[in-house]
Amino acid sequence: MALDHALLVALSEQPSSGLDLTRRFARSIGYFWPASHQQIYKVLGRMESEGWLEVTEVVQTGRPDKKVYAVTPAGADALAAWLATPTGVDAFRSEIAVKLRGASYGDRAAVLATVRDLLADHTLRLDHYTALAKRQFPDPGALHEAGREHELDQYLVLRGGVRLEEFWVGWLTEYLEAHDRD
Amino acid sequence: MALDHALLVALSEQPSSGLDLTRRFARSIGYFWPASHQQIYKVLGRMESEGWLEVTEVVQTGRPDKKVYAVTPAGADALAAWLATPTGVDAFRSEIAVKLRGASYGDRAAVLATVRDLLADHTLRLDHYTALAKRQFPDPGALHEAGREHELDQYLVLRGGVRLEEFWVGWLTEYLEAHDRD
DNA sequence: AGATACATGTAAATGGTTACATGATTCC
DNA sequence: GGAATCATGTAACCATTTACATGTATCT
Repeated sequence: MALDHALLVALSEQPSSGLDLTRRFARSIGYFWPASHQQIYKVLGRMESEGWLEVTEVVQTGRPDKKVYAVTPAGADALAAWLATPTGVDAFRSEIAVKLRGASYGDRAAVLATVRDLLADHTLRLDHYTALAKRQFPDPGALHEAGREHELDQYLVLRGGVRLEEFWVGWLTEYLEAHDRD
Repeated sequence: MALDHALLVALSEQPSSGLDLTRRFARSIGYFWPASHQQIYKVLGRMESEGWLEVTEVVQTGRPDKKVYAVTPAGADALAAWLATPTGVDAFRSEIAVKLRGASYGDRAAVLATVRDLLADHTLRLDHYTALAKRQFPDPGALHEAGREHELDQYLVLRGGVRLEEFWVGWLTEYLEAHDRD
């Protein structure tokens, strides 16, 4: 897949310009598929030339004009086809895991300091996502009503974000407790 | 970083040929930094020409000869320098997360089937890593003795693997329960 | 005039995946 | 002779990162 289908999902929710998309993406799907604006513009261009997107030049007053991208029927077909193909287990690449494993071959205090910083980061993120979930979805049980499937999906992906941060906070805490005891 | 430093950690533990390394890596550090044999051979060649590794041709009887790679002092320095540099939060890329978020734009039943397959996979992995931890580290408390830091690190990274699989099993289960109720 | 936000890109380099390739040796 | 395991790669492609580039409009 790569970025293409992630952008199709975002643009299916809401047609956008490159910059709008970059921003919205960073706060939603981009949490599970990070992308820079450079990369997003490139993929938008490619998808347009493939006929998956159509562009509308929007003239603005008080700011530069922009191009708004929307998913075409061909783009919707491509997205649906991709959603129907099975996916294997996601690869997971973690630089800090390699450092934890290799700490004996360098300055352990430096690795511990990095872990402390990361734990602070992830704790902040966890708080942030927990608050966001409570604000955006105060009554998750109600999302099971007919017609609210897409909201339910958004909620469940946010739950994944919360769970992922819980994983990090839990693991890094366990690491620090084990090593600070020495 | 990339693969380079992950291989330096693995070769610091034990000098190896490309094939040995590929296999050992897949069952340890490669869990947090996957790599194919093609990629590993390429990086080994690069690191050798940079002076981070030295090669010994080992003549074998009954099987083809092999090249055994070991970390040089320059390689050890490079590893130590990398361990001392701070690392930001690891990027996380998940194809299934994008599919969960986009399920409304395709065949939801197909996405649910994929999730069920993944849940089975991750459940197996969780069992596997839990059993491995129990077998390799029957008494984790004893790893706090002096001189066992590297074993403690290995244990704690394995704990990360267990926790990551728990994350997946927990999240995918929550997803299925939320959607199967409909 | 300078800082900031909006808006869209290009180019080069790095890293990783996929497909293909080759040869030795052992076991059946 | 054919399959399996050991052993080491090359080449082409694709995706991502990093550095650089340009111009508009608003606000102070």
